[in-house]
Amino acid sequence: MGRHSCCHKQKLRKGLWSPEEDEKLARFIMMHGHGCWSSVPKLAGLQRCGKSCRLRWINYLRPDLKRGTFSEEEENLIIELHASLGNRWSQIAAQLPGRTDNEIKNLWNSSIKKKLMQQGIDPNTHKPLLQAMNRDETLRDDGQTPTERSTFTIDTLSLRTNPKPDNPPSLFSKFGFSLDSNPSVWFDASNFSPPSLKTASSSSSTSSSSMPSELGLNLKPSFGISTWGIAGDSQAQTQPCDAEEVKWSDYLNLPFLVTSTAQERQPLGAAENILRNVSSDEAKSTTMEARSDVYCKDTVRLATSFGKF
DNA sequence: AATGGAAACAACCGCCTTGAG
DNA sequence: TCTCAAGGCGGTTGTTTCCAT
Repeated sequence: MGRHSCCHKQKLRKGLWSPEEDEKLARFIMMHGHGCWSSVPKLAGLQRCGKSCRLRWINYLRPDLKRGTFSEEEENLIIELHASLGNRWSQIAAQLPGRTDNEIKNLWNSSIKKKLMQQGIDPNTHKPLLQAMNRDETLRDDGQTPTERSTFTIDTLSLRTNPKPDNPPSLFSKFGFSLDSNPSVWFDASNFSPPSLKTASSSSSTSSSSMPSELGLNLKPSFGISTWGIAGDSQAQTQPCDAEEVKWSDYLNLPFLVTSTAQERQPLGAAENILRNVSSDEAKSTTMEARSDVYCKDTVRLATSFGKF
């Protein structure tokens, strides 16, 4: 396919996104949802291809992104999931609310991989390097998939020696919003409690799925940015937002938390549980369907909700 | 203060899958 | 059944930031 068809038609911008472009895209999706991505740039007034817009939204602008450094629990979960799933980053990301496949992939390639190597563990097979090398010799042509590879458990891993509770403010707030309702749910990685794992580090942690069943997510537009006015709704935008605390869950029916609620339905006591689901085509498609559906519905709901501010 | 390498992050490329016509 | 557009994903590259010297 090469370059996307939409990119052939006209000169389109490439490279880093400017704040103005971010604002245009975020505003458009908040108001209208993305619908057909290929039509988004045109409707939003962007000189980008739809695919680029999609990526920018998913990896950077989406309001449910956690951002900030990964916790030790998250890293260990990634390692365990990678042992089961291989480089299926999207499936791994599905188990880490607020994290994107790109983010996880980058973390893996830039950090975790090296840490594992330093500990003498082959990042591909999750086995001790020597053993993995020998195994490579014997299994070179056996066609095993990553999911078939490893039963190695990372009992002794504790990769992060000094995790920094470093969670920068969301891009969402960058454009005049602050999501200050329940930070433990929304953005505060320090309160993120991934499912319990069979790892040394997590065995002592109080890991439980801490996602509350009710999420009082308040979206407060601070509107320092006047350009957020659209569709002649500037009056609504300038309304003081403290007067009425808006609960996202009321508007959105727990929109961004499908991943987390799915997690609750399917407690991740062990990565095998995930693998069991993922290995089933039916469950796989269900997961994917749910995920894609989430974002689509979420943006539509956000758009709907946005008018209330 | 300058600089070079490493690490982290953002975005693009190209392939695959899917669904509509 | 075939074709094509669009979405999704993983690999890779380019850019920026950090840090040691």
